[in-house]
Amino acid sequence: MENELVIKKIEEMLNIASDFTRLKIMISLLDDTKCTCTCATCAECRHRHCMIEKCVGDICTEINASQSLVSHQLKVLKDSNFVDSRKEGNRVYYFLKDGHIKDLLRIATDHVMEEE
Amino acid sequence: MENELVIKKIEEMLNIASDFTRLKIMISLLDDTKCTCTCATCAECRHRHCMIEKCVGDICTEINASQSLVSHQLKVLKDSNFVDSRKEGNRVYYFLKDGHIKDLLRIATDHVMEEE
DNA sequence: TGACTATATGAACGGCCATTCATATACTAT
DNA sequence: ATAGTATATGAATGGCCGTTCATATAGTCA
Repeated sequence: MENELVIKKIEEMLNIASDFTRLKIMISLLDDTKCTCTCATCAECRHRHCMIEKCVGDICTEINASQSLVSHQLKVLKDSNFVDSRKEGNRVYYFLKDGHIKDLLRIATDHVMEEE
Repeated sequence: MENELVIKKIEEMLNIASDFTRLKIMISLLDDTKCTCTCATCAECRHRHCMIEKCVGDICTEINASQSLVSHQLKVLKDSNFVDSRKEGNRVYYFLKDGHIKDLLRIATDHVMEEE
């Protein structure tokens, strides 16, 4: 990929990540519980077994935001491949889509914690 | 630190990072050359010996942006602790301030490269 | 079918901020 | 001192986007 294009894509990615509401949503979908299973499936699992899924309503409650706002931002996150969703009856369950987001959040957290 | 505050600070950090001009500046200050020295100083060095410093004019040329724009954005980056500077005569040399930015950029790059 | 719940979506508004232009400051050299 | 070079900064503006309000869609249950 060309250099400028890579930077452009990084910009887009970080733009999506750098919003208070979206951060709260993603962090609410983040499970820091470590998976200790050593089977091949777990090792390969794209979600690394640290994924949590939550329906829209629960996310609204947890981050204390309106249903409309959460739905809008979930769409943004989904369009940008940060999350994916699964439908079950009335409800739609969302979950983080890959490990990079977790790494990103971890590094960002390290950074802000380090400055006293 | 309280949870909401941490998220707020992550938001601020990512907001700074998620701009095309600022990304180009930071990446121009990034040196991927690995330091192979094993001395104690190198091991401890906050900059990890992968730091490059460049004066404002050179950054302008390299990223093809106006002096005013680069100066403005360098100030933003400095106020946010992403970079620091050193004065030498007429010139002011800027450099990345810590390793988290490099990690952040690396992860973001991995993420955008992976999607096809 | 109709009432209810869960989620999605379109339109509109307001605020933030990246960029530019003009100018100021600071240092160098003659 | 004066001219020239390097960098910083203030003001102004135009565009983007986060949020809200209103409403639509989709599924459940009786």
